[in-house]
Amino acid sequence: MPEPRKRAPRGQGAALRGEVLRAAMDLLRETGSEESVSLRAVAGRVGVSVPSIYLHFADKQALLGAVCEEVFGALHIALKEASSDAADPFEALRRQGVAYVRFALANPEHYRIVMMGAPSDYQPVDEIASGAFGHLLASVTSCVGVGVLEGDPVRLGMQLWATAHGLASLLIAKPRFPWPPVDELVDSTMCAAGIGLAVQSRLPRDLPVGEVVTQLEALR
Amino acid sequence: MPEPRKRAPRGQGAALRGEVLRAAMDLLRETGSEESVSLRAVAGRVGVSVPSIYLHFADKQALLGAVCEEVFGALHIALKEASSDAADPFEALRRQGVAYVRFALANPEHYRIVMMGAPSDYQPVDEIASGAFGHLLASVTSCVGVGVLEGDPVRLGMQLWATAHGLASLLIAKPRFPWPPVDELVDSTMCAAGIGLAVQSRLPRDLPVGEVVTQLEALR
DNA sequence: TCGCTAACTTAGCGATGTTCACTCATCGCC
DNA sequence: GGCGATGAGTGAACATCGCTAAGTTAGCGA
Repeated sequence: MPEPRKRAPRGQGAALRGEVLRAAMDLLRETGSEESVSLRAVAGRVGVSVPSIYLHFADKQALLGAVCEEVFGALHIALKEASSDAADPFEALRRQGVAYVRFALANPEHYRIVMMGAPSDYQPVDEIASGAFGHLLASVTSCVGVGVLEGDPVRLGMQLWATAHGLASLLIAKPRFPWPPVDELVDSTMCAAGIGLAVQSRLPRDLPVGEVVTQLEALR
Repeated sequence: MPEPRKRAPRGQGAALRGEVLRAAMDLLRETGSEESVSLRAVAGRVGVSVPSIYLHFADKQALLGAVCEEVFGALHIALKEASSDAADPFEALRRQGVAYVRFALANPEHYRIVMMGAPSDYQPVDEIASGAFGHLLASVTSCVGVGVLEGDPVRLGMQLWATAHGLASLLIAKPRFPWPPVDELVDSTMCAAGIGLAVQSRLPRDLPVGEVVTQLEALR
């Protein structure tokens, strides 16, 4: 597969950036593993020499970061849609959880790089993560606004984020585990987490759960 | 630092295995990063040539797996203690969650390899993970036994595991995030998750959370 | 037509995991 | 005491990786 790429005209050097980015995206998606996206493979696919990549990306991490930034745009859209489709803020949270995990499973290697990688000094990756958290935070704040949840929205958001991320990352890292159907698992787990937080803040500190349960049984 | 290691006597070839394992453990803990544990560094520390490592470990992955297996022994102990110290099964769950995350934060690189790494064909790593899940599962089963939780223990365990793992892996992957104090965060999150699951199973399917909340307010 | 500079390449460095053929030292045995 | 077998451990090399310094080519403005 000879790729006789032609040198870009005078002012269009930046065109190569796009081609490299696309090649890296395709390669990451095809191989499904970060380590098999080598600069040589990317360069070869574009039809260019390896050092040319460095004209537009500081290093491999920056390239992968740019790829992830691109792909995570879809997550932003999905989270936005999820919350706008919902009837109330709590349902928005549930839907966002499902959308979040769906995205992670649809882009496992990107999710791994951004959310499960070693903490790096390459900040954009952290910013991508913060962006996702921001969406969740908005829904949590709405829940607090309408009185479903009580307390610090940031803290509540972290707790719910951890729940969604926990499911996503476990599903990605342990695919051989006998998981039940994903969507339903995520939806009910997010729902349970939300209920738990809602109930917890309304209970006396350290009330035995047994009492909660007996009172609930009475309501049945 | 010359390490003039002497050749092992006739039957004691396996002694090298222990030395390599220990060196790799120390190196991983000191450097705190998997990729800087190179076979050359390990061999150099032991005072042996690189190929000697292959006499006892199939490849680098196997060596790291063995290291993690060793270290995760401490998690087994911690989870066991956590549940035996607890007054009731539900508290056991909470304590196990805290112990789980504490272990992860104390051994972040090991936790990353076992729980956040690419799904590999090196099964021992999956078995280590399953072992941790097993402890949680036992406590969940107890909770079901005493009636605090209802439903399939495996499924409930997965949900709670995801919660604990979500916190642990987020704390490891995003250390710059402004997390609140960890122990309290984990304890209350695990508690909320447990409460949520307990409540959820006792509610009519898809009852609006608003109603739950108003009923709870009435109880206050 | 010439020169400047943007666009890109060639060649190579150091490091990594891994393999193969090899040496060397020790042990049991005559 | 010598000796052969065998287990313990090496040396040298391969392929690949990220990355860099120095060089080359091609097109536009003057």
